[in-house]
Amino acid sequence: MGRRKIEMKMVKDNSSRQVTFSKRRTGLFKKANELATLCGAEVAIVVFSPGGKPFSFGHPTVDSVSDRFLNQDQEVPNVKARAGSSKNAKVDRLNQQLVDVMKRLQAEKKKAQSLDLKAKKAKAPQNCQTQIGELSLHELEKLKGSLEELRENVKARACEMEASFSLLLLAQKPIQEADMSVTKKAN
Amino acid sequence: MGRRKIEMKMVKDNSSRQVTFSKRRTGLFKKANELATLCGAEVAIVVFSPGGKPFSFGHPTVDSVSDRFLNQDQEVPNVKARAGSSKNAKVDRLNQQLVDVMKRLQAEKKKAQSLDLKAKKAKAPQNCQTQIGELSLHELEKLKGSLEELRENVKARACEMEASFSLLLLAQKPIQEADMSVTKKAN
DNA sequence: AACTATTTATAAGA
DNA sequence: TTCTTATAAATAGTT
Repeated sequence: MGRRKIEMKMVKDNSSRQVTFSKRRTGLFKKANELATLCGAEVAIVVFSPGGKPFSFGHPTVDSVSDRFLNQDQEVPNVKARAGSSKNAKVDRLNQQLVDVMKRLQAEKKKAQSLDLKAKKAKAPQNCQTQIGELSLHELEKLKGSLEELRENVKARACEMEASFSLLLLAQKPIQEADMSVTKKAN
Repeated sequence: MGRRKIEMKMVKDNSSRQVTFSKRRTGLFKKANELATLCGAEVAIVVFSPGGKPFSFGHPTVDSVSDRFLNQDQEVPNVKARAGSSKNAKVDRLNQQLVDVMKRLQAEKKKAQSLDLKAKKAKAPQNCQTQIGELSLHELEKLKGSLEELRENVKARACEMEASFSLLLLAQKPIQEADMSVTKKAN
């Protein structure tokens, strides 16, 4: 679209390929923004340049859109488990598995929380005598940041999974309802 | 772009908003495809229409691109832990936490595996009473499928997290090396 | 779904 | 990289 029509093949010259990428990435993101604005649509784009650098566009946010996308097939399965005191072994088994996993997830969540507490209390471990003297303060800070990020990640995923399972359990209310104090979340 | 210039505001009329969405989504995906083809870039797009329906474009695949994107900030933190013999309490603490979480994740993984085993062993075909609790066979299959999907999801996420932690531990080899038989994975 | 008058995007060049 | 400009492409309004 310009001075000449170009073939839809990989641009050979490395330099002009980079130029083309920049221009077209800008154009793509602009179009995406217009689509979101005009239509009230949610849009997420992730692009890696030929050089491997990541670029992204999101409306409202890459994360929110991709979460919505990733979770869509985990949404309530349209299985209507009617009441009745059926003794279906299969269902019982499946249901028991669900409850088990649910409990494990909740336990996982609590552990994550207590990890946080421990960190704040600054309890010193005894067993591993590390040999790291040469870490600069700056490097330490970075390491700490990484750990915290990872810990948050674990917690966040536990939450996500918990939400999914909550929905699933909800869909089967008649089968299992007791003894799980699960806080329902808006999706 | 067309008969008239339009304001960059949400299109009010519901019907024409849907039309605009369709046209522009097509255009956006075409542009994305051209970007990928011309520049050898990786592109992933997810869009939700105003009506909430999901559409996606990916080159090579939405999943591959989003995985690459999501994992990028979990890559090896550039902390070079050099040998030394100081006892740094902070590092000890952080390191211990890492080991703890690592162990928990491995335990989680084993549990997931044993869950799988149980499921396979438990294929006991009890008398298939056609009206078991009013759940149709079809509905049962769906429920089973959902459960398996969710279980896979849990395992996959455990794997992901484990990989991240492996990398982090690797980056700190001098800190901790003993007693964790962690299989390294290609990323 | 097709048609076009226009507006936009952009390839090439500076 | 940023700008300019000739031309290709996308698309708003229409049928």
